[in-house]
Order: sequence, then structure tokens, then C-alpha cells
Amino acid sequence: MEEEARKLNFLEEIIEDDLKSGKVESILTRFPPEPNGYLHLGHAKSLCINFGLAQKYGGKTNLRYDDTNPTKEDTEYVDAIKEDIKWRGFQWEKECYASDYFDQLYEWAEWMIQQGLAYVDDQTQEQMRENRGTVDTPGKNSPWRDRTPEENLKLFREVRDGKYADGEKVRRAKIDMAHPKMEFRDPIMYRIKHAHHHRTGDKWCIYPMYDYTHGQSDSIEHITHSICTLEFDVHRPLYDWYIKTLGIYPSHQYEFARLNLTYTLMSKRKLLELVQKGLVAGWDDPRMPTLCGVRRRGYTAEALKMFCEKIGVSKRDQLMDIQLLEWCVRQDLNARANRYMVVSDDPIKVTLTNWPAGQVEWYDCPLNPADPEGAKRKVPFTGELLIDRADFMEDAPNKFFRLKPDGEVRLKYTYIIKCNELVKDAEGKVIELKCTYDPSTKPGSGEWRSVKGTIHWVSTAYAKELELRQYDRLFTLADMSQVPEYMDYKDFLNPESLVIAKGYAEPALLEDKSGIAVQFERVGYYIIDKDSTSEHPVFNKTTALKDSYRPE
RNA sequence: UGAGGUAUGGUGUAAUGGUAGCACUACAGAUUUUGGUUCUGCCUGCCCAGGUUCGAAUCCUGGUACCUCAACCA
Repeated sequence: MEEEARKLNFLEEIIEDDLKSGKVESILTRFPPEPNGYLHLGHAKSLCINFGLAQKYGGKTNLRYDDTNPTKEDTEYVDAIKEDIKWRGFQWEKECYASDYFDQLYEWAEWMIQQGLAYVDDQTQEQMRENRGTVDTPGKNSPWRDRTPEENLKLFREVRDGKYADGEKVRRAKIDMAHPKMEFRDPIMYRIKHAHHHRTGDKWCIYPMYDYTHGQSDSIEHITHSICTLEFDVHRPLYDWYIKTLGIYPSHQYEFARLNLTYTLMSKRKLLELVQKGLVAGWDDPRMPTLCGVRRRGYTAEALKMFCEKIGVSKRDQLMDIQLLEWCVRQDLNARANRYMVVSDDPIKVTLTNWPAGQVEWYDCPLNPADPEGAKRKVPFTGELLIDRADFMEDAPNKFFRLKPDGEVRLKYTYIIKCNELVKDAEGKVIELKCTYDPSTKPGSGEWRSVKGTIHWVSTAYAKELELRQYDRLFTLADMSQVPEYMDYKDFLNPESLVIAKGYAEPALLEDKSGIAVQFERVGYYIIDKDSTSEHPVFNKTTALKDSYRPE
């Protein structure tokens, strides 16, 4: 046990060393989303690292919005991000915005010009691209590179004051156009954007780039450990360069491998596209891998926490099997999700021919079988029932344990019944099963008899129609053997590639119209309300569920 | 042909010079009033080649593969 706890990932080692050596007194991390989309499963990992590490070592975490690109950002996202972080169970120390630092950043920018460390460039985007060179050929200096500090300052102020149009000029750091690291070939610090910012409004028409903003923001807040994903590792030298050049608080950046999940899209850009094209109902569509999406799907914050603890932290590219996530969800839900019996639409009627007419028996069924002494629900049993069509098969193979002609099955919590006769309609479709029940098999009376199958049922007399507007698991519970690995979102949108996992037993959360959470123990039922605006053919199915559940 | 990063079963992650462990998955079996859960069993691994050493996943040398970087995105 204790040895288990002693295993540290590389970030924990770094932090412990820094704490031990006195390099820092306590740690301060930050979670820096750009408010241009909703948080997804990948962010769950980042959240767990940035907040979790601080928590573990008695430090704090700032929530900082990286809002340096006004054309992509919006307060809708700012609010949604906060909500998701809270749902996940984390509390930030300070709520910060990169835009809070625009004035300071600008001051530093003028100072750099005065030091001859930056210049205004008149090249077009194309010229700049050409002159930047490639990974194995050096770049060429801009013809405007040697403007005097005075001229640069004058120009820069004119740019700031809006004398130029978008793209006309750009502000660059003067480093080295032949540098082997592409990031050092005179990186752009400011670009002109006559755009309305969600916080600073129209105050600025120039906006700083990520590289010129992030390190300084960390520094201003005195972030001790700035932890980000691997693709930023090539930026670290530049991060350090700005901090060193400006002589400000030395925050340090560390990188870990971002999370990828099999069969799952984890790109904000593509998720945004799904939303914008109306291919999903929104960012919180349960098919989406967003935190609000999986939340509607029934995932719990605890399950996500468990998952993040299991996947570990390293610098190797990580493609996690989504089955581990699902295992975590089941693990969590299995212990505490309430269970209700349910049949999906198009059920089969079962008539018990030897049941005393009009008789009703009530059963106390546990809300959670794992806790048989816990809360109960009352379920009425009568001589006319409905069962799920999938629980009956006329020409059943040997391995089919549910109801078949002349076969026996246990109705969950009640009697064993035997199927004696099929009733079919004109098309030959089975519409009713005439069965007999075995009175001696009533639970609690006499000897217990076992049969292979146990199925759900509802009493037609008491069945309550419950219209649900949430469908469930269409995406992640698709039969994985049917879809190619790395299923692209285009395939995702192709209904042919989706196979609903029928009978996959897992507790799930669904919501009815009034927003009440109802949990069923078998999923594979997908439900959508009649008013659904989704254009996706798979989802345009109206399903009314019948449930034996009777509130109080 | 540049710079940076990473290599341990199918997937992910431990072992820091001393028997390659754990989890998920797959498979097999037991239990089961959910074909769930639980329990048991089981297959599969140190990128390659040299070297140092009594002993190497670990140290050294040389290869190889994969990822990231050439947005006025973050």
C-alpha cells in the first residue's frame, strides 16, 4: 500500500525536488484554456494534473483564460468552462485572463523596441512565410529588420492607434532568422486585428501572440510550474527567452503527453465543426466527448477522476483504450446507480393464462442489488405484462438464455414463467406470448429453483409511459469490432458505421423531460423526444419507454 | 539533410545495476434473481546491434522507428 503511494510520476518528482531543494516554497499551477470551445476528455487529464498536483502538494491553481485571439473567443465558453471545472470538483485560486495583462505586455513591447530587440515588419504574410525558410534551410532577414528603435517605436504606436489595417504590419522579436529552431526565427509578437474582444472591447486593435503572452502571464502570476502538453515543448526555449530578456519571475514550463482515446475525436476544431454544422445538437450532445456531453451521458466526475488516475502521466504519445474509461464509469456507477426495469419500444405482450383474474402482487425490489438491504421500490405484478422484444426469440440458438417457445425464464424478482403459445399478426410478427407461471417459484416461498435466464418485465396495467429525451451511448458504445480504429468524424457521422450495442449491461443515467434523472440498468436503448431537431437519421427515432417505476 | 521529444505485452503504466510488476482488453472457468457485478486462471513485453559488469529495461557507443515545430492559432 505505502509502496504504491510512493510511486511518483515525473512531474511529481520534479515538484518534490523543487520543494525539497527550496527552489519554491509552495507550488502554483495554472489551467489555461482558450475560451474558444468546451472542455473535453483531454482537458479532464490536464485538469487532473494541474489542479490535482497542486492539491497534492498543498499548492494552488489559477484558472487563466488564454484570450489573445478575439475572433475565436466568446464569453459563452468562459462560463461553460467554469461550470465544467466545478462539476469535476476543482476550485481555482484566482480567475485570470491573459487580456488582464495587455497593458503590461504592451509596455514590455515598447521596452523591447527601445532595446533594439523588436521591430515592425511590413512584409506580407506570404513574404514572411517564404523568408522564414524551412526546417533545414535558414530563413532570410526582412528588409525592414534594421529600422531604428525610434522609427520602430513611432510605427508601433501608430499601429496601436489603428493607423493600419489588419495584416498590413506585424511586430516581431529580433532574434535570428537562421536559427535552427523555427520558433526563434523572429517570432511574431503582435498582429493587427480590428476585432471586438469579449473583455477588452474595442480598446485594442493589436493582440499579442501566444508565445509572447503565455510565459509572461505565468510570470506575472508567479506560477511555479506551468504544465502543458507535449506539442509546446519546442516553444519552451522561447518561453524562457522572453522571461530572461524581460528579467521577470522565472516560471518554468513542463510538458506531458496529451490524452488520445480510441474511436474518439479529441480536437476542439473538429468538435466545433460538428456543432457549427448542426451535426450534433450542441456541445453537450451526449455523443460528444466534451465534459458536458459525457455528463449528460451519465458519466460521473468520480469516474473521470478514477480514469485520470489510472492513465498515468508521461511523455510518450498516449492512445488510451476507451474501454478503460468505460470500465471506470461502470465501476463507479455500478456501486451507486439506482436500477429500474424497462422495456424499449415495440415490446411483446405476455399473458399469464393461469394467473387469477384481477390479482395484483407488489414486490419490494432493491434500488441497487449491490445493496440488498438498502432502499426499495415497489413494483406491481399482474397477469398481463410487457417484455422486451429482444428478450424473446422464436428460433433461438442453444446459447440464447432468454424466452423461447416451450422455454422457461425467470421474471426478475418474481416467478418463473413458461412460454406455451405464440400469437402472431397477419404479417407473422409475434405480438403476444401466452405463458403460465409457476406459483411455487415465488421468491421467499419454498425452495429456490434456478433457470438460466432472467428478464425484465412491466405490468401493462401499471406501466408508466416515460418519455425520455436523451439517447445514450450511441457513439462510445458502438460495437467497436465494426468500426475502424481511429474512426474519423466523417465515419462517425455515417449511420452505417454505428452499431448500437444492444443488451450491453451498464447502469446509465437518462433524463426525462422535467430533468429528473432516471437510471436504467440496461442500455442500448436510445431515446429521443419527438421534438428533436437533430437531422441525424439515427436519432430521429421517437421512442416512448414504458417503465414499472412509480414515483412514490 | 535542421531542432526538440519519446521508445517496456494489444493498450497504458511501474521497476533507477539484482526474479520485468500492476491495470484495462482478449481468452478460459466458478458464482450470480441483470449474458451485469464478483472471483479464479491464462496468453502476450524490455526498439535493434555491440560494449561495460558476477549481473543491464536501467550505464556507454552506434543505429532504427515514431511524435512535434516552417498560422498574423493556442
